[in-house]
Amino acid sequence: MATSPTTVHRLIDAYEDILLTDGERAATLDAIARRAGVSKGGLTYHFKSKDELAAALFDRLRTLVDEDVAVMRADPATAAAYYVTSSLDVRSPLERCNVAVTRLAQGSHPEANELLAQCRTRWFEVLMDAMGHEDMVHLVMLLGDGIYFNASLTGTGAMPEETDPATIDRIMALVRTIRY
Amino acid sequence: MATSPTTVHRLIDAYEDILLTDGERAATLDAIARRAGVSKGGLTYHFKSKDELAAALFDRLRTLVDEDVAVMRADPATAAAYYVTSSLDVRSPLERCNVAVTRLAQGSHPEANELLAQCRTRWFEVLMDAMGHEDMVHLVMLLGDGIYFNASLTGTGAMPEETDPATIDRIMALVRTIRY
DNA sequence: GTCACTATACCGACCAGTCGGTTTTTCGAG
DNA sequence: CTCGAAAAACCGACTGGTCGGTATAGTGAC
Repeated sequence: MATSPTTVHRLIDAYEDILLTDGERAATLDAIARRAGVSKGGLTYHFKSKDELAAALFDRLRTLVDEDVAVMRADPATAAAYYVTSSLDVRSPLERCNVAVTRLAQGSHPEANELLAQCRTRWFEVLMDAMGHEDMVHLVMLLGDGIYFNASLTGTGAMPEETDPATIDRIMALVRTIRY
Repeated sequence: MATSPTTVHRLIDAYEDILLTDGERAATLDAIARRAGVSKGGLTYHFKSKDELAAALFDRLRTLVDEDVAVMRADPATAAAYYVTSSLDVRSPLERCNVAVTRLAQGSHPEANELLAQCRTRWFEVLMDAMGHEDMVHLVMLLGDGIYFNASLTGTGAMPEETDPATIDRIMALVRTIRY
């Protein structure tokens, strides 16, 4: 890419942001350009179509998942706890991107669906290597998904009982008592 | 409502169906009418606006949750297992409606968000009465959400490792070993 | 006659993508 | 260093199409 990284980056940020807070429908080219502080023409200069923008978002997710998986591989002992608790941090680049792509997937975007499936497979593998017990991995991943699902709902509007870190810690303590 | 219940029912079914399989964007008035086997005029005869259709969908969810909560209250001992395993049945009227409303909520539909929050509060209360331990209730609800989240993704396209009932049973067996 | 529609046409708003034009940046020759 | 031209970055009006909603004439059943 010979283009200035800042504007391109800002455009993907804007797309991600609008998908997150207002959903797929609100993510129009005009709205994205406006949020990124450029004109529509400026947007289309960098991304010829909306699909290209989506592709860039997908690339971002791939990179972020690569990093995340590397972190988990570096310390297998805390991988499960890391996976679950990090699902809670809606403000992290990974979670933001993940939720954004999920919004596209739920708009029946085949490529988004496929990408999410790949990411989940990778997380499954690394957790499997770290824990060595398939059912426990499924349990941990379901917990992560549940937290993540809650967060993705709270992100859009108002939700009661927002799951807080302390509760997650206590839940993980309960999970650690499981003998397998 | 003095209108024929079957067509009205079919229209809500069609709306739900399209939301489920193709997302909010695809759920146009034309598409809904077509799937229900009526003309667009037929649709607008029963529902003056799209919001009215959504309101009918919300009413349906409220009714289904009422029934679900009643089932859980009838047998507190199995309430937790029931909650988790029933999340898996994407074909049940409740889960279908729940996913459909979630699609609307993720399009930042305030009313859908509020309704989902109310439903979650009700499930939380009934599980709390049945289990008596807040962290365990959270754990069970997170598992349910995780399953439900997975199902809602697999529903749209292709997803690997589709969580199967046998796995859920084994996971619930693990959960039951937790002493609290 | 009324109810429950069908069929069709239309309107205004909105949206993705195009295009001609303008500004800014880069860079090599003098 | 600086002038000028090309390339990159960006603007905004416009087009073709879609969607929500409205309107209206007509039809078959009760």
